[in-house]
Amino acid sequence: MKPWLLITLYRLAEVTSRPSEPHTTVNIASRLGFSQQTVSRHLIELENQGMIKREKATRGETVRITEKGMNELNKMYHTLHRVIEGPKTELTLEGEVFSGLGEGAYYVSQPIYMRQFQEKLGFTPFPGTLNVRLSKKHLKDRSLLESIGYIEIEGFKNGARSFGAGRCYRVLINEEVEAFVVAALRSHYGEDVLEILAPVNLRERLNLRDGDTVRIGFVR
Amino acid sequence: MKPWLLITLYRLAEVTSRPSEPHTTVNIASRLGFSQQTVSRHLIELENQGMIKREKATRGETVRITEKGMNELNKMYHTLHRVIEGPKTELTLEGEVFSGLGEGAYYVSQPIYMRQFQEKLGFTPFPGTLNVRLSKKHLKDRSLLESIGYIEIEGFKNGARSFGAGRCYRVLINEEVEAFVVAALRSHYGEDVLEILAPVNLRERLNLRDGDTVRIGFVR
DNA sequence: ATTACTAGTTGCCGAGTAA
DNA sequence: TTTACTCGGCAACTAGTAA
Repeated sequence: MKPWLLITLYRLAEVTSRPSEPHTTVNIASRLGFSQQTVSRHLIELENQGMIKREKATRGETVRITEKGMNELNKMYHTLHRVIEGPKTELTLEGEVFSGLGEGAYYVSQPIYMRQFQEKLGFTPFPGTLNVRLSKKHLKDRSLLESIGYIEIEGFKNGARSFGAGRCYRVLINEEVEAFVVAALRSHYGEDVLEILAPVNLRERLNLRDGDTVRIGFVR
Repeated sequence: MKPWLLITLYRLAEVTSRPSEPHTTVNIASRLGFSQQTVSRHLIELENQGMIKREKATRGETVRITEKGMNELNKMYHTLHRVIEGPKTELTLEGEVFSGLGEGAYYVSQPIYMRQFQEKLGFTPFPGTLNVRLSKKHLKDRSLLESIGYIEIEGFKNGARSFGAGRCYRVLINEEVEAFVVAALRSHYGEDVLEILAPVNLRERLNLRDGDTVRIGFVR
């Protein structure tokens, strides 16, 4: 989404939160400090992208922010929340560290994944994942992930092999180290295993050995 | 502040919330989807405006958002909070309605004020103010207003007369009607009086008569 | 390596105006 | 009245490159 459209959507939210008066492009323009023409163009673009819904009224039109548009604002809100209030965990799962066969490292090291981690997560990950097997008590809570925000990592094909898409959940390990849970959409592990990606070697940083328990706090 | 700079500041907040790695313009650029040159320019502009502070590191540089920059983000955050969670009152004052001599209406009706109300508050106010005298119990709380956000209305000169600047606080009257408390910087009333501006006639809308008590909830 | 200047291009903004 | 198209101008972007 183009930056200035995001700003317009954000400022539009202020304006249209009072739906008592119908809006005109002139009206909105004067509040946003734009020309009528620019507002018209922005409204058209926002509507094309499904962010707002407009309906003609006798004078002017009503502007409603759609669910898709609200999602966009929600994202902004939660990002700001995290920045301003500090990361807060919403859901904590617990499990045991175990050693894999290095597949995690193999997948993570694929340059196309690496570039995405760098761009979308903001760091170059340590080339390997920490495997955690969820305790029975916490396993049933895995479904709660459905309601938690994630960052999408795209799949790709490299010659004959295809590498799947995945989701990265922002987490805090043992209330201390920022990391991401990487959930492949088709995992080579079962539902009870989470793979954790971090900018540092988590085993060293937290002094972990196989069988140790770690707490995985999911951040909004 | 220019819209695209605000977006850059906002997105920078995401990036720099992890100050473990020093940042490079190339790095930030790839995350924001800009070129290295554009990021360089934005960082320069943001620093000139006092929004961020940069320091050279061995490779790249550290970027810290200053208090002024955080204020900007805070504003965004609270606006989104209001839009998403709905208006929440932070402080409620109580007082009695009384009749003025119509000075409120005279001031409010000045076209230059009116245009500002329209643009900054988002509605054309009913041409008159509701006067409320705070009860003794609540009078001491008036100073709490210092910490609450407001919208600035500029003063102006109209020939010989000069009309002062003022502040508009977003309020909810009797938990029901959205309105603004207009606090002139030099008021013709004492500290115990608040003047309330709304898009509707509050006396009619809330069926108020002199001597009735109203609750004024200040919104974040 | 890094940041940032210069030059040229892209594309957003707004005046005029049609619908 | 209102919204939205055309088009000229200029602001912001990126490529190249210096420091």
